[in-house]
Amino acid sequence: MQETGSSPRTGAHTDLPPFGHAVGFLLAQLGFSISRQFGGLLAGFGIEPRHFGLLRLLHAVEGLPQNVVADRLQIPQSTLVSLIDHLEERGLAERRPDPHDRRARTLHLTSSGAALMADSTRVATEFEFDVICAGFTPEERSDLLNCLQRVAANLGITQGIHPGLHHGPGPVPWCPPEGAEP
Amino acid sequence: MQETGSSPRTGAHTDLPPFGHAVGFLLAQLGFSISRQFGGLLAGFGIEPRHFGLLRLLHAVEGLPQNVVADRLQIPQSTLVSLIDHLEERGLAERRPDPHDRRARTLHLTSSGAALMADSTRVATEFEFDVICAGFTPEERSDLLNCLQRVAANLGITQGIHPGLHHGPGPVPWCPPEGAEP
DNA sequence: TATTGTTATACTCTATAACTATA
DNA sequence: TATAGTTATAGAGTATAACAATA
Repeated sequence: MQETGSSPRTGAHTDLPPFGHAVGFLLAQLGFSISRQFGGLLAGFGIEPRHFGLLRLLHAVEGLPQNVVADRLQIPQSTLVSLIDHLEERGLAERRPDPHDRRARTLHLTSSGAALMADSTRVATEFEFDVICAGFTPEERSDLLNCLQRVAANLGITQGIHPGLHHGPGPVPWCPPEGAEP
Repeated sequence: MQETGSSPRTGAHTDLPPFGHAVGFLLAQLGFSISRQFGGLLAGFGIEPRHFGLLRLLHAVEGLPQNVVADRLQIPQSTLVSLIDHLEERGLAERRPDPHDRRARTLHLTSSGAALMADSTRVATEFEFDVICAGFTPEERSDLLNCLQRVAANLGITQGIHPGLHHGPGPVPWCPPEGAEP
């Protein structure tokens, strides 16, 4: 199975740049993988991560008008509309008229929505401890958490703001798979 | 600052679920932020992360036909075509006829492409050490790297495979920004 | 008949801008 | 006049399927 002449060099996995050993590269890789896998878990609940983000906000603070919610999620109002439509169709959230402003509509979790939040939060917690941090002692996990928070500070991440996540089938890779074949 | 009646509860930032303290959440957040910022760095070179991934593969192993490259990147061949077109227009890569198979075309880095890889790799390394890992001792960084590799193993990430990355303007958030306002 | 690379096409998601109803 | 929510529209990006050349 050896080629001659102008055949491609083999052994790509050996001479790729040091990215595989870089914190930044690993973080990008892990972040995307986690988002994807978490999305897979949410699929069992009939929602996607973006809906989860909205539900989570509604769970935390109910009764906000849509424009405020859109502001907090840092998405355009028009995008929010379709998210709410989705949740409302599934009976997880609902719009109510704002008693103070007849233009506005406030957002609320239904009891189904609250139940879903409880269930999905449990699943997420299991994912955290049983998968992501499997084999970590509490101290190790705590140390890791600390390091990640330092990195977050280095990157200028305020608190819990982060932009987005995988939705569709899957975009183009950053880096060629190295471990695919011998 | 207390409301009555049907007004929204305030203090969202205090009663959001424990995700802000979760490794998984932080990793997702960091991964996305890093991808974005790295994308910003690449913009200075006139390419996007997906092109970087392709260039990186070509840099590692030159002369592969397109179908093999598409396989390695785990993208459809049709998607690869537009990526190559982009690189070829910029003189960073080129297609050559495959001497063994007249259907196939092999992919190669140009000297400009090689130069760009050298430059962008340097920038990426600076990003790694001066930003992401700023304030870390070599030991701390090494420990972090170890932890992240353990997490990667937990998630079933073989070696360097990871699916994708942010392209466009920006998708919908996972989680409502918590630190936005008091 | 199968395969390589390309093109054509449909689909998804996002964002901007028009539109309505209130304020 | 400005604002809340909605709808319409356009744009970017991906994936599937048809296609031409070659194996």
